[in-house]
Amino acid sequence: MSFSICVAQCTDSLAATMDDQARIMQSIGGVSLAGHSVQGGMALPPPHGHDGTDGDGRKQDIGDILHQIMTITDQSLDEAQAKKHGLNCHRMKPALFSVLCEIKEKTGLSIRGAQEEDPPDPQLMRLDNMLLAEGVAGPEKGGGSAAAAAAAAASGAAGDNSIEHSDYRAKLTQIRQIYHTELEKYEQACNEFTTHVMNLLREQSRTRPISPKEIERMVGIIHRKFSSIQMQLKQSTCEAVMILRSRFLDARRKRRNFSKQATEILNEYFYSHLSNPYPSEEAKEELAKKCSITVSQGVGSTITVSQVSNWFGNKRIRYKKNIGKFQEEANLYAAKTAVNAAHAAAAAVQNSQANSPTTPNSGFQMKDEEFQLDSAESKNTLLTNMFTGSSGSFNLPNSGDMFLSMQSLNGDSYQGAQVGANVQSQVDTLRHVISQTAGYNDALGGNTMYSPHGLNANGGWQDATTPSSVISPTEGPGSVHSDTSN
DNA sequence: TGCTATGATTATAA
DNA sequence: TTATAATCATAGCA
Repeated sequence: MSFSICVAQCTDSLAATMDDQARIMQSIGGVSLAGHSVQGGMALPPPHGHDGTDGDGRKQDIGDILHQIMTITDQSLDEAQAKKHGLNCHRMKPALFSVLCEIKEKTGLSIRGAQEEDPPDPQLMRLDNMLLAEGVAGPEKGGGSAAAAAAAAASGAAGDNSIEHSDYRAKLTQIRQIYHTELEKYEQACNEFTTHVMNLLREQSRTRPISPKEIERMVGIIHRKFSSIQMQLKQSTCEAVMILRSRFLDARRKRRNFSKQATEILNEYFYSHLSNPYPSEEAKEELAKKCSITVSQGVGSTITVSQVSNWFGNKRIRYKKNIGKFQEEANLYAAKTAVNAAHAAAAAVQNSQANSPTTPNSGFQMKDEEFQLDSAESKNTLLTNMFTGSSGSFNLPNSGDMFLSMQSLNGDSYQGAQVGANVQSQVDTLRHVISQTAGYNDALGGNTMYSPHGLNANGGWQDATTPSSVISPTEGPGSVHSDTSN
């Protein structure tokens, strides 16, 4: 709202107030004073040269003065000035003035007194609180960083989010600046206008009864008018903040799918901890780190701990809702887990053989990249051969690389059902091999294949304990933490 | 363009 | 505080 509108509003109020005063004066001139009994019990002091008994003469005097006052506005400026001067010098003027002031106070204030002590506007309070909470009003603490931080924390702000966060803060700071500039303008205008009106009233008080209290009241009216304008400013500012916030949230809502590798890692963990798919904070961090590394190589973004939590939350609920749908996926990952564990075990066997002086290790020369197979059948055959010792010689990748190389086994041609059957036989073979390796007797256990055993009859997960580590079966002996070990 | 998958958000309960 | 359940909104695919 512009200053001119504000002035217009204030002028309207002023005019209304002046009308009131005129009406009061009319009533005073026409009724109250005419009968010499002034309301409120205030009697006129005896004018100079009168003994106080000449009632008709005094009435005439007062009537004359009032008439002159009332008609002063109808006269030309010069005429009015002359009249004004004459009135000011009239012998009864001070007495009349004080009486009129008192009457005005008693009538005007009694009517308006109650209105002046308005309770604080709840809407204004709401607006103030909101502006304070958003960091727009009050002392500057980073321009609503608290709100932004809270919003960002909810989404696990990092990477792209931090950019949006700073953008949000910058825009909020802009709003804050505009708000304060406007507020200052309004305050300045309010002060100017108040001074102007006060001067005007003081000037007018020479010719009409205006008491200091009335001036105060007028100032109060002006301030209220201006604060209503301020409320509009606050409302607009709040709206702007709300819009900014919603846009910020919309931006955060924009999602991007995780990379395939990241999803694989998360699924790997989920299905290997099917009886208790609740990663600990450390596990989440480790998973996030693992996924970040994988993703940053491909996409350039990172996955945060919160996103890992979101992922597991979504996964749990969706898995529970539709176990059948996830069966194939579960088989796939169970197979993968089994194969990875087998790799680890085989590596251990290899190491033990290599370390044994009676078992010479020769001919393990095949590189990881050479472990490329086209069909599930050949994979399984090779796996069988690998661990039964009939495949000839090739080296096994170390446990760290093993997982990546194993991912190639999850190609589209690698059907879950088939995997289920094939891998079970592999597992049996592996168990035999592994049983010969000290320390890994129960690395695979009996639950390698997927079954919806993770859920109990109540729909809850069987094992309530949170795994202490994220270490997956692909990482060797740590696989004892996995579901497959249960 | 419609459908499904999926990451994010919100309300609620424990 | 964390998990769940419902929901939203968008990506990706046929």
